[in-house]
Amino acid sequence: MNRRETTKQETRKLILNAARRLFHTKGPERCTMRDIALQAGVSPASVVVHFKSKTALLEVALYEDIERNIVRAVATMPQTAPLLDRFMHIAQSMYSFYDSNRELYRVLIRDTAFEPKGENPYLTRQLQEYLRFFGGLIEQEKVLGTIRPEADAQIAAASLFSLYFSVLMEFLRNGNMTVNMALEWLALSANQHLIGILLQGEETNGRCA
Amino acid sequence: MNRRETTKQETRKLILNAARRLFHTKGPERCTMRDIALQAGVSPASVVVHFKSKTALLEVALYEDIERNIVRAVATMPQTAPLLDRFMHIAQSMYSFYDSNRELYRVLIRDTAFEPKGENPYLTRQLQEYLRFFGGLIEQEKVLGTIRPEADAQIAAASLFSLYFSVLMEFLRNGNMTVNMALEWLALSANQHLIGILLQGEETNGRCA
DNA sequence: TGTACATCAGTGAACGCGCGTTCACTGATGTAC
DNA sequence: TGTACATCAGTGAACGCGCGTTCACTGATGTAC
Repeated sequence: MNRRETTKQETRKLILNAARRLFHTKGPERCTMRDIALQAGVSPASVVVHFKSKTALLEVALYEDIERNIVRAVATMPQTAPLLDRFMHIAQSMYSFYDSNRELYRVLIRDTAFEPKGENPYLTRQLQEYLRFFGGLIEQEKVLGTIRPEADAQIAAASLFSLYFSVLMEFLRNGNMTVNMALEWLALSANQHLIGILLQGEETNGRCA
Repeated sequence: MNRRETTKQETRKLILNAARRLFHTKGPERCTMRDIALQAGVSPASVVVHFKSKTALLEVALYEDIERNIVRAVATMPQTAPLLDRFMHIAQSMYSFYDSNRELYRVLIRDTAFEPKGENPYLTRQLQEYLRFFGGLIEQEKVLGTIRPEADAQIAAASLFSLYFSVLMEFLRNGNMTVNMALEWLALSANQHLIGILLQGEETNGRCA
């Protein structure tokens, strides 16, 4: 690593720290790229050199915090509890985390969730890794004999994440919804996902148009 | 209805038609409020009088098309087919519809899905009505004996919609994904949702943190 | 080792664009008497 | 029925703001010889 390269990284850090501070305090919609440059003690043009857009900066500035929280949630997860409890433990941790600044994370997710894949490499990769991890947990449950062996673990992981994400969307756009309300709703749908809704013994021909 | 009131509605229609045309041809990000005003033969200020923001205009301009497609999908739904087939029939219709202009609907959904509830009254109401309708279908299936009577139909409807919506998100942000790929994925997760993933006979205690 | 040149991160100012907002105004329509 | 006034949809122009982009420039750092 060059001297040139190290100073470049230092500038980047300065910008990221200033951005994190301002995003958290003023909110991402009420602070400008110029505010961040000023706060970082750097030229506005320099911010653009490092991050091609405000959204890109937002993603990079926040994804590490999210990552930290995921790691913590996974670390404190009850190892022997049923799958649903472990799933809900992580959901509880994440919802509480987002609850600390709902407006901020609402904007982050809105601005990243619908962009073409290449636009949010950090969050995209983070999600993929988490889905793989959670799929692994489900595979383990097959070995333990609590999950049907024919079930597709990756599909199941993605489905449970879909339920988690839908509730999160509702949570972020509805200020009256508390963390506990979100968790209750999620628990109901996740539980029903695990046990299914078809009457037992019913034939399931997966045919469709 | 006054003469004054009727002319007001005419102006509104002029704006909406111009907006629909431009949104579809140029895309919502490449046409301005002034473009729309010009196309409608109306003053730019007048557009703002009728619609408080570009997003609000986008919502009103497009929701009727969506509504029309939902109605058509429901009308052509095979009445006697299994629940999953009927669900997939509607999904197929909607995905194909969105496929006709992915970029346009990606922007519409991005800009509405994460706004506070009051900001998109039309789409919010549309979704609620559809969820109620689909919940009703599931209730019917209980009567027919294909769905467990203890299952919660509203939760099930919301869950299936979550799966549908997640795949739609992926579909809209990933240009390489075809309608059929989206449908295959959805069929797998929806089917698994119906039958559940727990090993039969497994106790399901819904406890969670 | 020294010199001469190339590279490139960062600068500060300026510009164009789109959106939302404001403003004083017009003129047709509605209403009170 | 007529007159005098009030209401209000629509106008056109202007403004402020934030973002992204461009530009010529500086000066420290790296590199070729």
